[in-house]
Amino acid sequence: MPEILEVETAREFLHERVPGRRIAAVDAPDSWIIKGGPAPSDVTDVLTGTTIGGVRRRGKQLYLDTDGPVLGVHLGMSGRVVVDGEAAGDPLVYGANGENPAWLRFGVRFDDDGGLWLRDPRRLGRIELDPDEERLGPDALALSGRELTAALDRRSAPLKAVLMDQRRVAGLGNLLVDETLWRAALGPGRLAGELDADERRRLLRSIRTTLRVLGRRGGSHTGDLPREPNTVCPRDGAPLRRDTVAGRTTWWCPAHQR
DNA sequence: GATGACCTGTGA
DNA sequence: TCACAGGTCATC
Repeated sequence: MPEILEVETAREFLHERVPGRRIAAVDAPDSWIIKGGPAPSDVTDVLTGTTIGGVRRRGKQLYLDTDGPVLGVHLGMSGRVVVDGEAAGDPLVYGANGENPAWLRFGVRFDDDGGLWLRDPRRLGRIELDPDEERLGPDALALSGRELTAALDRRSAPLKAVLMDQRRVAGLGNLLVDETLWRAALGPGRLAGELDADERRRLLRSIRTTLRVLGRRGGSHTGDLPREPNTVCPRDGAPLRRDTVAGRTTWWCPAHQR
């Protein structure tokens, strides 16, 4: 369920705790979570004995550099990282936050007796070795106007679909896109390629503001746009709409989002 | 592109 | 019991 803000929190959390630590053992009780081919025993073989270097992030994807392969960690819908028994960030608003040991899908134990785990009740997260880093577009937290224009250019898809497409812009998910479009006063169904220069500027400013403000507040769920039935737009009091756009539940205000 | 599928937990 | 959930993927 994490979007870019939660994943960045996880990156900072890991950055403070894991670089320089040596992997003494790997626990991969759930082979489902390991994507891209390797069996748990392969992952164990190549990671054991390596030392963690930097912790990077692009969009919602985490990369842990080692002196062996890059360890890719994706939190999916319900994943959190746990280091030495402590979970990163605040509890997920809709997610399960319990301690069921079966939810620890993958872990590495350090030779100092600590460890790093992916805790993922819904099993939609993923562990990968040497993930393809080119499959993601520019990171939303560092998005330039030129990059946004390129992402939107000549796309006939709904604006929301393009912003959710991780190959075009990496990091924005359902909640952040709704909040961003609401703040930018742009309708989610607008065709991406038809935005004029002024609208693109508004969108870029809104992406930056939304990420900054919600980041400061504590996450993707702290937006001002309500996501429940029978609510009105906080900006103009008009009834909000709930539609499906790009396959996802979409809340928006038809009165001011055009 | 939209759609359904993946998997499981939560709350109505 | 059912609808729904902040992500991604294969398939039409």
